[in-house]
Amino acid sequence: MASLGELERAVMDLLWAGQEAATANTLRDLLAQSTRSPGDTTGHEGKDLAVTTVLTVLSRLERKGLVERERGTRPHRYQAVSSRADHTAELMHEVLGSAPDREAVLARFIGSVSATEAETLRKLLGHS
Amino acid sequence: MASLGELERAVMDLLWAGQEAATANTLRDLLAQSTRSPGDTTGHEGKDLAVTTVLTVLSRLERKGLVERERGTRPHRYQAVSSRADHTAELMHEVLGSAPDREAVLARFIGSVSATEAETLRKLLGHS
DNA sequence: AGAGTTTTCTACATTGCGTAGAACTAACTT
DNA sequence: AAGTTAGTTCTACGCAATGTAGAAAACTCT
Repeated sequence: MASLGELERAVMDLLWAGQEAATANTLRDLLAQSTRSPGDTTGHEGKDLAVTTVLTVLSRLERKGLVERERGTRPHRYQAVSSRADHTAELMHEVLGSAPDREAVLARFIGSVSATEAETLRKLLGHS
Repeated sequence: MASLGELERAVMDLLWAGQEAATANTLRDLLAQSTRSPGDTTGHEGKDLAVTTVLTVLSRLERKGLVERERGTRPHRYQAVSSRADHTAELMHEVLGSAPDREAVLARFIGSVSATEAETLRKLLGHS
């Protein structure tokens, strides 16, 4: 269970970007902006979604376990359950685990990693 | 563009497992077996799919670029375009690339890798 | 040409996602 | 406390992907 739709993804990106828990309305506004070109006074081009739409998406994300909400406060506040890095790493593990020959997969994976990333990995793994 | 359905996945697994290019009928039979419990003479439980179903799935996989077919021979023969390891590694890269903070992702990823795998990775990366 | 085999076309059900109105609920005002 | 307002849940629709397969077309063999 992994893939996100376009809008779901956009919402998660916002939640991951801001550290504070956000309300549906805030997110709705941010979504409107993020799609609008910089200096676009003309009006739209920015996805002006209905708040209910954002709420629906948030509910689905909650069901998927990606988002958590504070039900106490009235405008519920939503936040990502785990950081984007954590979530992405988890996904990578999921993908890796989907193959029986993990070693082979890792070999290919490393094979096509950039030099910079290889360096990062070496550091992370510590000296051999 | 990545995710596969359950059946699509099952077919790919078969293609990846066998090195020979297979025909739709062969795959149909293999699919029937793979779902049947070992020693199940009772009859079904094994997905007895219509060949057309398998063909449809194969076409879709071909459209997705995962499968290649020899059109020359009459029962067309199908095979995976790339090995499972290659494909999986590619997917991992795709996932990794979906985040702006790749370094951070790699850090988390490495953090939750098994000792054995860490060792494999060190070897693959060579000494620093 | 006819029969059998294989492939393509067409189609339908189900599910996930984008999208939002309608209805319900909690909060704010006076 | 009743009315108004803001926020949340329900219900629903359209579209695309997927599982599934019959009908029709194309190919092969004799």
